[in-house]
Amino acid sequence: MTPNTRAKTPNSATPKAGRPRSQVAHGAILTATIALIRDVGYDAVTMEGIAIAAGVGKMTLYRRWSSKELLVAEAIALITSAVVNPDTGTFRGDVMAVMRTTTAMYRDPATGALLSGLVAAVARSAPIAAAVRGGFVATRRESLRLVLERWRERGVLRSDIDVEVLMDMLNGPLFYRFLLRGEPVSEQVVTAVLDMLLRGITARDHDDPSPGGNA
Amino acid sequence: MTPNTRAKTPNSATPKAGRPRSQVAHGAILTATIALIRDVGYDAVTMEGIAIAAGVGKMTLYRRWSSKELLVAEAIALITSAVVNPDTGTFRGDVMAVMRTTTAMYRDPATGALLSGLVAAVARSAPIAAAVRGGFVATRRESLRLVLERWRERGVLRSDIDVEVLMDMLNGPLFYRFLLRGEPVSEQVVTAVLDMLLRGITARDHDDPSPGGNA
DNA sequence: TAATTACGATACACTTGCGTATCGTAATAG
DNA sequence: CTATTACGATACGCAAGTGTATCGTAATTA
Repeated sequence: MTPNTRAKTPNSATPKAGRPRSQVAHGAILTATIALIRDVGYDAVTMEGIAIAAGVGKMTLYRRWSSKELLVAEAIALITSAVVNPDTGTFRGDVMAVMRTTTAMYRDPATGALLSGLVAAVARSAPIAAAVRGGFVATRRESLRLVLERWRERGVLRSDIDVEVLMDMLNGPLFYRFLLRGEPVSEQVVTAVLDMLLRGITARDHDDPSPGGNA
Repeated sequence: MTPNTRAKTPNSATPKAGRPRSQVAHGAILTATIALIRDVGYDAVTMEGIAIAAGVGKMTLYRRWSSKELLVAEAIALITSAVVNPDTGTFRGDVMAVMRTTTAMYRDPATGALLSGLVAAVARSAPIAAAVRGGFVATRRESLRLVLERWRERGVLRSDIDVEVLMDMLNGPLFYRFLLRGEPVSEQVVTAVLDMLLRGITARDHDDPSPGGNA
């Protein structure tokens, strides 16, 4: 039960006197923090709860992180998803494959609740905002970027498209739908989103309505 | 200072005995609640703060709303924007006109902070979620819907387009950009979003990459 | 072995804010 | 005028939760 405490490299940087800090405890704390955010929801996570779940004293938390905010931020930064790089043979297929990993998150009640809590935290804490953006937002975008750049090089995606904005156009509607509208993010919606981007929304005979930018 | 208390219609529905509830106080409370959400931020709004700002006793609040959640929800439901119906002569112009009223909100620091707080609350309170969705989200969408339906009837917007999803595609990327990515919502971004929808993102010679739905 | 530092556990000070209770007073109905 | 209800004000009970203090113990260096 008690985590094995001898973990530090003996001849590390500074061989100070006294009992070394347990790296096992360090990992257990971060793991417990992530698990609690998922299980009980972001708002219900407390320092005492983390300590108990990690099998650790509360003081051990404060010895390493000066505040709950910083501990949670570090834990959140570890929540990343693997970068995928699907190759189905079609632009549509590749993009859909990446989008599916994102929409799965919206559909899973546990992960959806997690996301809601995180977004709330993002709006209130700079360290947490940085952790969320640099963490799983960044890794998810990376997957999408790989696919988009590849199909741009293949000449399917127009070369003048701003990939950053295009990623916002793929992710944003689903995020908005889930969080602000409370509507389901079904497969059909994803398909509709992609269709509009691929085909455009105008009728054939109205393909170019003042392209410059009529105020 | 003391709000004039005699305001109730004399021969109202039920002419009960005793001093009637002040409708002036009712309005002052809701107004103060909205003002506080804007000024000090959603999280910092307290029942005591509302009472003081409205020049009212705290008990007067609880006599009308059984909890803070319900009071705030009712106040938020009153935050609506006027439905606009621009007619610039072009599809692009009309849509841009509506979008500008939304992006102005993201660019104003005060309103932006207000929105962040509300989204956080939406994720945690069903009554507040209902108020936000039925309130200013709905009114903003109404403006967009008017424009989109009109240009659909004029044959510019393709008739098979799902207007609800299209509205998500116009609003979502900006919302996502503002809230989750923390990136500015500039005029260029809005233009880029609209351009992609109008022209599509594919190169001319790749206009129809497996339109049915490959995998 | 002695000094030092971390450990888990637990008690506690402190803050915050919701919701209740209770003043004496004001407005309304009969 | 009397009963009744709302009023503004204020004190208070209560629950949460952060961060600190302190305990005896464990691990490590010299």
